[in-house]
Amino acid sequence: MFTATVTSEDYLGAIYRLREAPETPLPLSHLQEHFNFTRVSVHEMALKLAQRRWVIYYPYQGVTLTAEGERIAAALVRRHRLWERFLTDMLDLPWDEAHAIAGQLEHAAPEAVTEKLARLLGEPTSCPHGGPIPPALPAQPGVALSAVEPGRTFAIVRIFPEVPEVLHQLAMLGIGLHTAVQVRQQTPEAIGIVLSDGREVTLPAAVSATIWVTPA
Amino acid sequence: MFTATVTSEDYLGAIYRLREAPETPLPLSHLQEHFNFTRVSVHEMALKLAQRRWVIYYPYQGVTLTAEGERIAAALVRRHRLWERFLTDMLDLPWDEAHAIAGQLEHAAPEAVTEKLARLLGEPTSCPHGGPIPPALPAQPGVALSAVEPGRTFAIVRIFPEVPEVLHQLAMLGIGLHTAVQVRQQTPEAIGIVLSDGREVTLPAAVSATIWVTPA
DNA sequence: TACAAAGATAAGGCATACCTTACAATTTTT
DNA sequence: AAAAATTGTAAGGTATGCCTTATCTTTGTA
Repeated sequence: MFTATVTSEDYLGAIYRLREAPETPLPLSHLQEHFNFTRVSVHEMALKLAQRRWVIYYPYQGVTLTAEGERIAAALVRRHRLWERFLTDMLDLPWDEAHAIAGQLEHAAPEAVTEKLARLLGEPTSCPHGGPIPPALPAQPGVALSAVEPGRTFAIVRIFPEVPEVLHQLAMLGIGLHTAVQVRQQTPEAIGIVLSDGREVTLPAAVSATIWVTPA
Repeated sequence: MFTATVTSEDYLGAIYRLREAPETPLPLSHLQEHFNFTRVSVHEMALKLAQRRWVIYYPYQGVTLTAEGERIAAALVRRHRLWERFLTDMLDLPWDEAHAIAGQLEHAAPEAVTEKLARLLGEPTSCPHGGPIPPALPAQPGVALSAVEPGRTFAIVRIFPEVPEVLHQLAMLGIGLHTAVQVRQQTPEAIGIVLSDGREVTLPAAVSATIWVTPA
C-alpha cells in the first residue's frame, strides 16, 4: 500500500470534481486544462496513478477512479469543503479566498482533525459555494486487493462496489467472502492470484479493485 | 526577492527556537539532531539559506538569522502557536498531536488568515505548552537590501536593527534615509552598490541586511 | 605541539514532479 | 478514404531536497 502524495491527492480530487459521472472516463485534456500543466506531464501522472491502482487509465479516453481512488478523492473533497466552511463561517473570509486556502489546509490536517472540525461547524452538508460535502466514509474493513503487494496471503472481507457482473463472475470462480487469496503478480491491466485450493486465476484490474481484503 | 519554501521556513523556524540568543550562532549540529538529517544535508541547506540572505553562516560556529530571516521565523512561530491554540482550545486535541498538526497548518495558511484566527481565539499570547506567541510584526516598510536583485535602483527607507557601529559606518559613507542605491553585485559575504553620486561602495552582508529599501 | 573530534566540502545518487522537443498512433472530421 | 486534430510515447532536462562515501580543514584538548 502506498500513501498518496499531495500531488496525487490533488489529481484524484480533480478527477472526482471534473468528471461527469463516476463511470465516465475523464479525458486527460480536462486535467491538463485544470492544472495548466503540459499534456506530457498529465499523461505521466496518469500512468503513475494507474500504477498505484487509484485510477484506471483508458488510452484515448481518460481515467476513472478505482474504489480506492474514490475513497481518497471523496475524503479530500470532504476535507476541502469543511475547511471552506470554517474559513467563511468562522474567519469571515470571502468565498474565493476560502477556496484557495482550503486547497492547502485539506492536505495539512489529517482526517481525525477534520472530523472534529465538522462537529464544531455543526456537520454541514454543503460548502459555501453549494457543493455537497461528501459524508465521512466508514473505514473500509480492509484494503483493495489491487493495492496489496504480491507475496502475502489475504482473506476477502468485502466486495465493493457491488457490480452484478463482477459478483457473478466471482461466484463462478468460487471466490467469495473469507476466501483466502495470494497475489502472484500484478500488471496495470490484471492481477494473478492463487486460491487456497491451488487454482491460479487472473482477474482484470477493475475487478481486483472491488475485492477488499485483510492480511490472513 | 525569494519566497521561502516550506523546507526553508522549517529551518528558519528551528533556528529561531533552538538558538540560545539572537546573536549566538546556532551550531549546525543542533539542526542536524533536530531534523535527523545528515551533516552534509544540513550544511547544504545552511549554504542555501545564507545565499538567500536569511541567515549568516559562520563556518565552524553556526548560523544566525538576518533581519529578514528573523521576520520569516517569527511569523512562522506565531502561526504555529496560534494554530496549536486552535487545535487544543476549539478542537479539543491533545498537546502533542496539536504540535505535530500545527507544523503542517503553519505552512498552509497565509498570514492574513492566521491573524483572523488570532482574533477568533482572543489574541492569545502563549501556546498550549506555554511558549510565547510572537506578536504580529508590523509589515516592514520595504525589503532588505541584501535581498534585492542586482540592477534596479532603490531608496533606503529604514535601518533596522539599529546597530551603533553600523549606523556610524553608514554615516561616514554618507548613506542614510532616502539615499538612492543601485545593487551592482552580490557575494555571500558582501554587496557592491552604487550611490546616486556615482561612488561605488562595498558593504558586508551583515550590514546590507539591516538596510531596508523600496523600489525608487 | 600533536592528535582526535568536529565540521566543511567534493562528487555522485535518488525520488518527485514539472518542463521541452520530437515523433508515432489513434480518433475525428471533412 | 484522406487530412486534421487529438492523444500517446520516447528522450532528455530542471529544481528541490534528501542521501552516501570520501577527503580535507579547523578546533580543542591531552
